Amino acid sequence: MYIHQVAYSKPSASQTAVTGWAELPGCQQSTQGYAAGTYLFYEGDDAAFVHEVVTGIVCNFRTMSDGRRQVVSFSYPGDLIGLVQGERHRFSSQTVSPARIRRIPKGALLKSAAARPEIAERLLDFATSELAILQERFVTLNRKSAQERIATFFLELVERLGDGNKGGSVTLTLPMRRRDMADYLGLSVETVSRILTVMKNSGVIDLPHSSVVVIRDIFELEDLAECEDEF
Amino acid sequence: MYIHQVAYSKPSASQTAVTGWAELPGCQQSTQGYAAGTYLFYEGDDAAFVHEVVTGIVCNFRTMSDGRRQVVSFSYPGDLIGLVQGERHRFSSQTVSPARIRRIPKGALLKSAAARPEIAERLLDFATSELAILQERFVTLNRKSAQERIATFFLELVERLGDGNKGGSVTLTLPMRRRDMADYLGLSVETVSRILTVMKNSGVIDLPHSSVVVIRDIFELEDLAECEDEF
DNA sequence: CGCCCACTTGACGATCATCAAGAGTGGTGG
DNA sequence: CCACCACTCTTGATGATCGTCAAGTGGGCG
Repeated sequence: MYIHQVAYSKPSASQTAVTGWAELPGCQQSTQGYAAGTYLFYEGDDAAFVHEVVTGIVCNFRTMSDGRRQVVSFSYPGDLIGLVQGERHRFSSQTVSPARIRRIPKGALLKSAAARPEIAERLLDFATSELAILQERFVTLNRKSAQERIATFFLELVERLGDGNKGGSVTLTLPMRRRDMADYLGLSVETVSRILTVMKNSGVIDLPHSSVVVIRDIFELEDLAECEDEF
Repeated sequence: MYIHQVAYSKPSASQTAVTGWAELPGCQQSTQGYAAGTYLFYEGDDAAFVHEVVTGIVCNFRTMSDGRRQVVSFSYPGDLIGLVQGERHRFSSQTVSPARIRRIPKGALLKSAAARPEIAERLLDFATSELAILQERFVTLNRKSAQERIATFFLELVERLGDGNKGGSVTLTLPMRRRDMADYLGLSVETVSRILTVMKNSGVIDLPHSSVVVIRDIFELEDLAECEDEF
């Protein structure tokens, strides 16, 4: 029930203007640093603040009663987390790397939106973009094979973390652990590991380190991801 | 990339006030009737109108290049479809039953929002609720077994179509075909059919007709759906 | 240096998709 | 009114994918 930007490329392209909520009245101008693994809030917590990621990566997830966990999204610098409609957060939010976070009082944000149409429009744009991203992700993950999911995920990461080097090989430093990836993609940790080995053996990627992925041929990766090319 | 209400109970409870966009300037006061199977728009179409479902059920889906189809949501009376951020629809929308639809010019809707904060707030509320519903659905479908998905889906339908009869047995008339259900739940048609037979044989439901489901014990169905009870 | 934790690899089984055929349903026309 | 046809739904058999359990391997940090 919160709003945040997820790792996905095309629909989020129009959101580069989303950063800069800091000038809003009542907003902390300073940011706060967190160690990796810190919870920003738990499912059920009072949703008094919207969080803006300044640096680092945040993992937003829901844990089921039987222990199954679903990562709904990762949030990257510039993303907002926790703009929920109700009183309480419906998901937990935890940093996966050291992060700097700006906390924006939700009440002040909504008051600004009521007073200034351009703020309201910006929030609505953000929400509809979020929706598009989630819908896209839905299509992606509900029908794709394990390999297609992982290929899609790497393309997302390239969009969000990439150094702009689009041709030839791209080096990705994975900020999250296998468990987070697996829970994001709806797979088991073992399957993620296995698929990575398969992709390495087939020459699509290289794994000089468990947290470093070298994409040898990004076009081949796009083929593996399927149906990402139709935009 | 459009906004609509999906079949889900808890987060959408606060949205009963969503109907009544008809009084907006520029909005057609009249509705238009469509036969079952009519496309409201196709993926890639210009998103000039937001559609409000007055009666009937609408299926919103995306088709992949290789034919795999993912139903993102079903829209029920009172739901909005197609409030997208960009210029074009990202999904196709098709009636699954005879329907009456009100078409609202998107430009007029956004202009109203800019002029009247309460309209903007309503739209934002709608969008964030939509987000919550999709996130919830995400958690639900990415980790659940076939039977859990179908049980969850029936509970959604009871919420949206139910006659308020919550105790004992409930009779559902399924407005969509097996293929739509399967594509919504990420299953094959055959699996849906098989699971229905299993649930019938175990006494949870009865199937007097292929499109009529009698839920014998809704609490047992809730047990089958899992992890819906934690709210 | 050694422990701990994440990651990898292997073996096996369960779930579900696919292919194929048969049964039920609705609609149309003779 | 019945018969035919097209379509949906059901059921069966088989296999592939992926999860689970279990045992290793390797890197990071004290």
